[in-house]
Amino acid sequence: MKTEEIVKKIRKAGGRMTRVKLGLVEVIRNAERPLSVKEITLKLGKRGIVTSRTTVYREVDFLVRNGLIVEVNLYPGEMYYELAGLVHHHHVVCERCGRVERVDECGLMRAELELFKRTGFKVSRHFLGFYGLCIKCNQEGSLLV
Amino acid sequence: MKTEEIVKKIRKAGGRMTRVKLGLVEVIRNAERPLSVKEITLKLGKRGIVTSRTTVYREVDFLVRNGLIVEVNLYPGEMYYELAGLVHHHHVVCERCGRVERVDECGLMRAELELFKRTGFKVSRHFLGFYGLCIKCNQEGSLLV
DNA sequence: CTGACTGCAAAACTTTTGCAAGAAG
DNA sequence: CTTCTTGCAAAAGTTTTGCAGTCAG
Repeated sequence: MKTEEIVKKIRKAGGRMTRVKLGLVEVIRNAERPLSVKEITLKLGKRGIVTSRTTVYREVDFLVRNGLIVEVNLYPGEMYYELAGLVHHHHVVCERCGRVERVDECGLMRAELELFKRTGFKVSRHFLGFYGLCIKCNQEGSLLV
Repeated sequence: MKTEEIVKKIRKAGGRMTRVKLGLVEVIRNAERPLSVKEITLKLGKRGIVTSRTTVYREVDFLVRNGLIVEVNLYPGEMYYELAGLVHHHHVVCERCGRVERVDECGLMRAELELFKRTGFKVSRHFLGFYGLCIKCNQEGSLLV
C-alpha cells in the first residue's frame, strides 16, 4: 500500500493528517514484525514524534477500524499490529529468544471451504502462530539453561 | 484423562488436594469450550466452591505448569484454559454471537515438518483459530444490524 | 469555526505479588 | 510441624475514558 493510498483512505474516513497518524503508518510499514503499542510509541519517539500512549491507542484504533493495519494476537498480555494488505502469512515465535518471523504461504483456504460446507461457519479471518525454538536457540539449548 | 490420573499428577508435582484444585479440573473438564479465569471462578461458585480470583490464578498456573490444562490464546484481553491431552483440535469463534466451537483434525503437522526442514525452527505447539460468522449469525446478518 | 486530535489524570481490567492466617499431609 | 494454600490488599501492566486545550481543514 502506497502512502498516497493511505492518505486517501484516512481522508475518506474523516481523519486528519497528523504527524502521529503518518508516523505510525511509517513505523508499522518499516517494521519487520508486528509491533505493540509500547513499541510503536518508542519508535515514534526515535523519529522525533513524541506523543502519549493514549494517542497511539486512539490512532491504532482508528487505523484498525479503517482497514489500514490489522491486529495480531501474537502473544498474551498485549496486542500487536502490522500493516494490512500484506501477502497472506503467519508467524513463527521463538519462545526462548522471542524472535518473531513471518511464514509466507498458507494452505488453510481449503480447510476453510470445507468447514463452511460442513458447518456453515463463514470464516472471515484466521490466526495461526507457530511457537517453539528457532534454530539458534535450539542449538544453544543443550549448552545453556 | 481420568480423575485418578489427575490426582496422581498433582501429588507428583508436590501439590495438595484442595477443593479449588479438584473443582477447577472438574469445571474445565465439563466445559465445552475454553474458559477464562473469571468464568472459572463463577462456575466454581455455582458448585459451592467460593474462592478468590487470586487463588484461581495461582491454581491455574500450577495446573498449566504441570501439564494438566493448557492456555488458549483465543481472544485478546484475557487468557483461556482447557483440559490438556484432548484430541488435537482448534477453535472456531463467531465474532457476532461469541460462540466458540471445536474443529477436530488439523493438517499442520506436515507444514511444521517442512518449516523445520527449511528454517530449522522446531515447533512445539501452534495456535490456530478461525474467526467469522456462525451459520445462525450469517443468516440473521441480512435482517439485523 | 467546527470537529478531529492531544495529553494528562483517572478509571477499568486482567494478572501478579506480599503477607499473615489457615489447612493438608 | 512443615510447607502448601488461601484471600485480602496492593501493585503492576495494558487499555479505555473524561475533559480541557489545541490544531487541521
